[in-house]
Amino acid sequence: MSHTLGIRQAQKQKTRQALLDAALGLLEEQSLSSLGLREVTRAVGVAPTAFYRHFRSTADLGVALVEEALGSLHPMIRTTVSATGDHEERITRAIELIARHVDGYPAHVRFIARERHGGVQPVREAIREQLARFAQEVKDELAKDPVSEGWSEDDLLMLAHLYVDQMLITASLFLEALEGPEKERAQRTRHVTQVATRQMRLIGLGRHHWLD
Amino acid sequence: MSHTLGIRQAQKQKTRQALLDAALGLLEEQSLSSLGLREVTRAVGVAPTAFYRHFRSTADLGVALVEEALGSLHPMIRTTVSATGDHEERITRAIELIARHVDGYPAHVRFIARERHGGVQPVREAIREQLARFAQEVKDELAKDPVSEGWSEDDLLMLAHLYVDQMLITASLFLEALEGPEKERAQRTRHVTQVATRQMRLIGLGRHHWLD
DNA sequence: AATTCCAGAGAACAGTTGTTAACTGCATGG
DNA sequence: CCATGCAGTTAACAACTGTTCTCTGGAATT
Repeated sequence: MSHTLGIRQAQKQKTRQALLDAALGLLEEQSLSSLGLREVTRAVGVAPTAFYRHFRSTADLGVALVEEALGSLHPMIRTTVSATGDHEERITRAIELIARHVDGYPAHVRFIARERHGGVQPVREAIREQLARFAQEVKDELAKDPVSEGWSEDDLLMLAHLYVDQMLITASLFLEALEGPEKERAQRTRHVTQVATRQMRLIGLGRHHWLD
Repeated sequence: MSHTLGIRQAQKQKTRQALLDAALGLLEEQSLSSLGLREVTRAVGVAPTAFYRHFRSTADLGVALVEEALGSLHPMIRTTVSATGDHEERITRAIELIARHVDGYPAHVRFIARERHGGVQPVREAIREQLARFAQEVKDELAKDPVSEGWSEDDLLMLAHLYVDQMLITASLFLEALEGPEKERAQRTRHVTQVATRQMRLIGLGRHHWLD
């Protein structure tokens, strides 16, 4: 499928990735709408004009970052939500997955949380689309569960959205714990895990009694 | 309590409010971290240096905006969550309140949603504090409900946070409906109302079966 | 081997930014 | 009534921004 691309293309991809990485780093302390193109190129060590070879604008770069942050997450979501094991186990597994992801890609998580309602319309739109895809996929997995028998499509989707939003909130709380002083980190992480678990448990309860 | 303040102080408050209003307007299309002080003063029609008479920086102004947007909301929250009437009624009432508030103060709602995870630390902190107060207040009201008998303090607070986050999500969805093309507005608003109602209903179900 | 292509460099542009200093005029308090 | 205080003005600063045009060196194509 993928043929080795020439030296030329390879180098281009490398600079492009360097721009994305530098931008992601700079975005830890500001929003995309205040990110300057010169700022990014300076951090990479290339001329400002080189930016245009890869992106039309910083908004365009932001859209690419959305793809990088969320694009590869779909299979992970599917397998996690897919019904294997006890109910309680599934909740534990999902929350641990979130914690692990935040730990591994904190800058990506922050970027999504920040720009979901941020000041750059195309980026908001890109995030909205990805999250809608997530919700659709969660819905598909929920539908396979015997518990969902008798549920309308609409109700499955509303539950899926509830789950997706809950995941994002939890991720953002883990991030806050991660960024706080190291002394409190372990305790705060444990606290977030505990609260999120119980919230999921409560939603699960509501789910089981939905058709009463 | 409040004595009429002199012409001097009155005029100062007036420009201060003008700065806040102008900033809120400008923040509809960008994030606080990219808001320039000159931009704000220009919009008001006052010299850039006048800004310093009121705020140390735009971040400082942001904190003031948080107070303006959320400070006066506490009594409203309390009376809405307070247990009067049927369960279903309460949900309808709460969601209608949110819809009405978004309709009346869209810019404030957008500002909070945007800056909650935005790029300006003091503002994030200010929002976090206000939302924690909301959660505490919701918890206090929940505790009064007979349904909460036998609940631990921790569980009440985790449910309160779930409600608060849910309110914010719903508010932000109403806002999106409001900003979309006018043709779809009514339908999207109805759809948001319906989904949010059912999500609240599901959470309420989980709440009732929590102690099983 | 000769030619084309193109990622990145370099220089220059008009316009913007936050912050400083010294000022002016008017409401205020003695 | 006169002296003080202070909200807002004016002017100037160095630093920064996005965008344009021109150029260069080496990979890609023929």
